[in-house]
Amino acid sequence: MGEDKKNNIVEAALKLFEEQGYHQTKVSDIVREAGVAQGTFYLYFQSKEDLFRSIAEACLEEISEALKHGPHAPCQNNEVYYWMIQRSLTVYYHNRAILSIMYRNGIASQEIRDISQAFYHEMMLIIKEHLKEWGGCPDYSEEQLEIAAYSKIGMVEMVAYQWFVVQGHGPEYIDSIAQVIVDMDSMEVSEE
Amino acid sequence: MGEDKKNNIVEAALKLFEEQGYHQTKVSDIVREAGVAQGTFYLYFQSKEDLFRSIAEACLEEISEALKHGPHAPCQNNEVYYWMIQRSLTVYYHNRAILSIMYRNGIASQEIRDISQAFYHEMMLIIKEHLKEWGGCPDYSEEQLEIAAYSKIGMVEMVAYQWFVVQGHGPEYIDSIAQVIVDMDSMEVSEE
Amino acid sequence: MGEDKKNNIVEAALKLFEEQGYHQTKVSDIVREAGVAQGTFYLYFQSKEDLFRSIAEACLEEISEALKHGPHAPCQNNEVYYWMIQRSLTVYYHNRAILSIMYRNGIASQEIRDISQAFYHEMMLIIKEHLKEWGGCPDYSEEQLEIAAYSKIGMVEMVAYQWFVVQGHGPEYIDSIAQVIVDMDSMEVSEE
Amino acid sequence: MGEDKKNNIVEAALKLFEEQGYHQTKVSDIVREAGVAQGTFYLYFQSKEDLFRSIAEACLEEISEALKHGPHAPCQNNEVYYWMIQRSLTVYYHNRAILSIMYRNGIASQEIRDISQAFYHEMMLIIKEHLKEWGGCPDYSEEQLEIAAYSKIGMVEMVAYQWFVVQGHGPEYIDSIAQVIVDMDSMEVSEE
DNA sequence: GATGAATGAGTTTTCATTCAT
DNA sequence: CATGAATGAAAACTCATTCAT
Repeated sequence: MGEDKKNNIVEAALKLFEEQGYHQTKVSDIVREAGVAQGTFYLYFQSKEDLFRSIAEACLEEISEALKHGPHAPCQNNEVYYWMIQRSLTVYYHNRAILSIMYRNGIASQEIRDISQAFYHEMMLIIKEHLKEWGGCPDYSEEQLEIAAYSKIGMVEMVAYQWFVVQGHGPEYIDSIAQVIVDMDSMEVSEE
Repeated sequence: MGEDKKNNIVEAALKLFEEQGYHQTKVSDIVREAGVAQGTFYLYFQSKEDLFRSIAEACLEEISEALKHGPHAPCQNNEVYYWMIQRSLTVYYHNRAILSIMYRNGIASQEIRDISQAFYHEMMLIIKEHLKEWGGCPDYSEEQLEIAAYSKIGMVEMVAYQWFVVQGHGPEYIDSIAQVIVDMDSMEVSEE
Repeated sequence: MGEDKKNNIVEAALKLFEEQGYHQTKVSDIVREAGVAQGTFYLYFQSKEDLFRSIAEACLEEISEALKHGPHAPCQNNEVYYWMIQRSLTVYYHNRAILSIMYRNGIASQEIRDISQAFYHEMMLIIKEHLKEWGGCPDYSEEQLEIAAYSKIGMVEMVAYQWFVVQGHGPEYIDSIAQVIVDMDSMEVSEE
Repeated sequence: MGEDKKNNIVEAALKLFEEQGYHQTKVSDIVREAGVAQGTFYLYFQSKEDLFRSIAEACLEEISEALKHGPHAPCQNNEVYYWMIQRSLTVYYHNRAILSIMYRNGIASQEIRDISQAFYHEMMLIIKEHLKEWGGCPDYSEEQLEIAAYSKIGMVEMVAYQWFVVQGHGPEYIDSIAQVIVDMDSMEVSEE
C-alpha cells in the first residue's frame, strides 16, 4: 500500500525529470502526477534531492550490476569486446530514461556528483578487469588501462544517448551500433 | 570600462559555475565576485540563463572552431586519427572549465539543450568529414559514419573530463592519452 | 491499559517540553517517546494544545493546593511568612519541571494565557489572605495587599527558577533560601 | 531610507508580538503591518527568530543599561532600596511591551534562552553590587547576595507584569507600588 | 481501543529581476 | 552607465490531525 504510493512518486518523477528536467520539475508537479498529497512525498523522501539521489543510485547500480558479469560462454579476442559493447548498449537502452536524466540534468549537488563519480570509477574498474582478462593490451600500465576503460565508457554513453534518447531509435539498433564500433576499430588497423 | 565589467561578470560566473554549479550559483554571488552592483548584471545580460547561454555558445564555438581545421601538413592513415584525438584533447584541456560546467550542470533549459545538441551535431559532422577524407571506412553508410563519429566524441570527452577535470592532471598527459586511444584500437586488431 | 498509554504520553510530553520547549516538540516526537501510535494521541487529547493545557492545569492546581492550607500549628509574626516562603519553595522544587515549562514556553495560546492568569490570580488571593490573617499590614488597602502578594509570588518564582532549574540545585537549599529572603527583609529595616 | 523599512518591520513586529504572541505572528503578518514586501523582511533579518532575538537583545540591553547607573545624589539606608525599586518599575513600565513579549512568549529557541539567561545574570550582578554598596547585608555570602538579588528581580518583574501589562495601569502607580514594596519590608520587621 | 499512512493547508524562505536615483 | 534597495511570485517543506483498517 505504502510502497504503492512511493512507487507512484518514483514513476512520476522519472517521467517528469525526463520530460522537463530536474530543476524544472516541482515537487508539486510530481505529487500531482503521482496522485498523492504534497505531504506524502515527504513521507518517503527527505527532499527533492533525496529522491533524485535515490533514483540515480538505484539506476546506476542497476547498470553496473548488469555490466559486472562477463559473457556466459568463454570467448576470445574481440568477441569479449563485442559482447561488452553490445551488453552496455542494451543496458543503456533499457535505462535510457535515467541516462537521459543524468545527462541532461547534470549534477544537482555535491552529493550527486560524488555518486556519479563513484559510478564512473566503478564502471572503469569493471571494464579494466575485462580488458585484462581479455589480454588485448598485454603491456599496458594500470594508467593506460584506465584511459582505455574510460574511453570505452564515453564512447558507448555518447552513442547510446544520441541514438536512443535524442533520435529516439529502438533496440533494433543495438547490434548494428556494436558492429560499427568494433569494426571501426578493426578497420583502422587494417588500413595500416 | 563597460566591457571590463562585462568581462568581470563572465569570469566570475565561469569560476562560480565551475565551483558550485549553475543552479547553485546566485546572481548575487556572481556580482559580488565580479565586484559590480546587482543591477549592472542586467545591463549586459538579459537574464542568468542568457549569461549561461552566452558562455556555453562561446565555448562550444571555440571548441568546434578548433576542430574544424584539418592537420596542417597532409598525412595518412591513422596519423589523421592521432592528430584528431590529440587536437581534441588539447582543445578540451584548454576549455576544461566550460567542459566541466557543461558536464556538471547539464541542460539548464530547453534553449541550452538545443544549443548543446546543435554543438554535438556539428561536432559529429566535422568528425564525419574527417573520417571520409581519411578514407578509413570506405563502405560505411552515412548512419554508420555518424555512429563512429559520435563514439569518437564520447571517448575524448569522457577521458578528458576524467583526466583533466576530475583528476586534475595537466596538459603533459595529452600525448600519452592520445597514444593510448590510438594504440588501443590498433592492438584490438593485432589480436585477431 | 488505556490509562497506561495516556500516562506514557503525559510523561513523554513533560520530558520533551522541558528539554526542547512546547513549540519545538512535535506530536510525533511525543508518541515516539511514549511508544504509542500517532492516532492514539487523539484518543486521549483533543489536540496538542489540549495536552499542554491539561498538564498546566494539573500542575498549577497542585501548586495552589499546596499553598492553600496554612501552617499546621498557629504561629505568629513572620513565622507565617517564613513558613509561606519555605512551603512555596518546596512546592516549586517538586514542580520544577512544569515551572520550567511554564517559564520557558510562555503562553502557547489565548486559552493557556487565561489559565496561567487565573492561576496567578488565585495564588495572589491565597497570599493576600495569609497576609491579612498574619496581620502584618493592618492599614493596607486591598490594592496594596495585592501588590504585596504578587511581589511575594514573583520573588519565590524567580529564585526557585534560578536555583532549581537553571543552576540545578537540590532541595537542601530550600531552607537557606527561605532564610535569606526573610532575613533580608528584616535586615533592611534593622538598618533604619 | 533602508533603515526606515527596517524600523517599520521592528515596530510592526513589536506590536504584533505583543498582541498575538510570537508563534501566532506570521512573517506575512509583520510585512503586511509594516507595509513592505515579503522579501524585504529577509533583507534585514535572517529569519523570524533572528528578528525576535534582535528585539529581545536590544530591549534587555536597554533595561540593564537603565538599571546600571546608581542614584544621582548619594543617599543612605533604604533610600537606595526605594530608588532601585522605583527605577526598575519605571524601566519596566517603559519597556512593558517587550516585558510582555518575553513573559508571554517564553523561550523561542535555545539561543533566546541563553540571551534571556545572560540578561538575568547581568541584572543579578548589578543588583548584587547595589546591595553591597548599600551595606544593608554586611555578613552575607556571595551566594546569599545572589539569592537576595534574584528575589528583587522577580518581585519587580511580577508586579510590573501584573500591574502594567495584565491590568493595564499607567505610570502613576509606580510610586505607590514602590512604596508598598519598601514599606512592606519595613512593616514586617516593625512587627517583631 | 489502537494503529500509522495519508493528508493539505499553512509557513517560511529564496532569488531573479526591476527601477528610481 | 551604474547602483542596490525593494520586490513578490514561486517553491520547498512542516506537522497537527484524520480515518480506514
